[in-house]
Amino acid sequence: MTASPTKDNPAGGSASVRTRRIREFARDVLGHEDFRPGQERAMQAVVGGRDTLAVLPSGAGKTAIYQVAGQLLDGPVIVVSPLIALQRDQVERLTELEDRAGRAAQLNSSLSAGDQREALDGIRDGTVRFLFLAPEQLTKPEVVNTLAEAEPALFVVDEAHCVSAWGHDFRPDYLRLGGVIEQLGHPTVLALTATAAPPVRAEIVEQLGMRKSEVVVAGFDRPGIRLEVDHYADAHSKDQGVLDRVLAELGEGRGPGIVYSATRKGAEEIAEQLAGRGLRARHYHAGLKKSDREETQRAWMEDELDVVVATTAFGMGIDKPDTRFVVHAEPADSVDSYYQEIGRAGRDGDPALAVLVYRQEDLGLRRFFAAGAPAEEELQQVAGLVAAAPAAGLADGVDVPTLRKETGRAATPLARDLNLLEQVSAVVLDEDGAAHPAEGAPAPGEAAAAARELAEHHEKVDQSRVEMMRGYAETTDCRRQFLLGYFGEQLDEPCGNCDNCSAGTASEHSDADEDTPFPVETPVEHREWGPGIVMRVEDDRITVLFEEVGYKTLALSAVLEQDLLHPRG
DNA sequence: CGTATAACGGATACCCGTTATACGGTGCAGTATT
Repeated sequence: MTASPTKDNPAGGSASVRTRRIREFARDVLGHEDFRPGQERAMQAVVGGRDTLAVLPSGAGKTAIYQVAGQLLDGPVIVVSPLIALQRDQVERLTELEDRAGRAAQLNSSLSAGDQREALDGIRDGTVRFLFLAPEQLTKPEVVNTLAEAEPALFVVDEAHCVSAWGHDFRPDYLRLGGVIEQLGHPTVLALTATAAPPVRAEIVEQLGMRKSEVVVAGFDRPGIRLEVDHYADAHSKDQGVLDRVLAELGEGRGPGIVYSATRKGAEEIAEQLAGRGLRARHYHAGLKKSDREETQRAWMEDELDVVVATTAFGMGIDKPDTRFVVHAEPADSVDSYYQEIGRAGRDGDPALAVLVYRQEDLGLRRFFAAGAPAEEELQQVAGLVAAAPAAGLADGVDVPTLRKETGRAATPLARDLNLLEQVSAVVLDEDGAAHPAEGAPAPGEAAAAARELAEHHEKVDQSRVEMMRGYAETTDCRRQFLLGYFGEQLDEPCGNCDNCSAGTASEHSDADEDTPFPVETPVEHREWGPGIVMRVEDDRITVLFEEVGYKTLALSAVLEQDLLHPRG
């Protein structure tokens, strides 16, 4: 590196020098002749020292963005990745390029203590250029301190939608990454994901504490995937419908494919039925032994299966470009998840099919999972126990096992309660997961009310995401226009490659766009629901994404007659 | 929220309808046990 790096211009040199060096490096080292859409822009932003959120499809070379940055920036690159299997894959890929890109290491519980120490030593002495770890590793002071001393140049959050999808209850350490980034002296942040609607993007930026962030969105449309929804009224005929769909596709020689089921039991039953009809079918979910999961994955990748029937456990990190269809036996919990799941089909660019086999009642399970804001009394009890801990002589704070004894509740809800109380600054969690009263903590009653309000907000937004999934299933308009609109991208003409386009119900909406008082992307204000953004306009209704309550679809007539919405800003 | 199974209970003739209850998804890490 020639020009002297500075904080605002870490790689040194002007933007045009940067452009030249990025291109040279990408061509000479990575063998890239052309950039994928958005890729170079994201590289530019990152190498220029800007916090960047890149929403780019799988296979668009997200890895290359931080490889280039790792070469042109001064300091190690930390990559937070949700699955150990993904970390391992990435390390293997980078190791093939080691001489040119620098050494890569992983840090997680699958390694021996000695190997873990070696990875940290590599960071200390500067020989490890890329370190891959799960967010849970960053709760250990030793790890954070070592990284801080090494002054990382770049902090990458891969599969960044996990921040929003898993952070709130499942893997709360995702919510603590923002604090970790500060402890590391706020290196440049790069958040990467293939699928994130506007509210998910906003949450990623906020939770990670990204500053003046650059958001790069590209390549959302997947015109090669045909979109269909089959409607059923009763459970039995729906089950039959799933089987028929899969049998028809494979009967026509279009395979292999994935069937998604909402439950483990469903996945097992469908797989059994398909196997009974002579197909090479296996089920996959998180309740299976690790060795069975690995074996099914291997068989899938090596073309030994016609179909895998799975829960959402099957997907991340599994890249089989010639997947020809994805059939859903139940709707996903959000359009975000649905788009991610069907996006696993047709990555080779050949035609593929996404079918949602839909029954309204099946949304019930998704609503159930989206519910579950804890009662205020429960939160108050937990807050009270934590607040009383110092006086009760519990200098080490209150941990979940203690709370289980005191309250008789299960571990998972208690962990969720503590996370909520932490977010409203009532408790502080130490590295052992024990809770202490925060400095200047509100009284338990106040803390519980604030935590309850926060949980209700999440619940409303999650429920509204389920409603949008229903909207997709039940729309008679072009499904691709619906999907892309949901992600804030407009498709001007109906796609011609979905069931509604084929049936002729997807009419042209050229007038709607011009006549509506609230065009797409208009910032609006609702008397009750506060500020929002218009996401979608149809002939007789509009869908608005509200900051507080999530997605709402309003009848245009009611909006106009009752004067419900006003432009804002 | 919806479904599957168990338990119940009343009236009847060996069973049928109602009500109660349990369950449902994703992975890290660290500890105990072979």
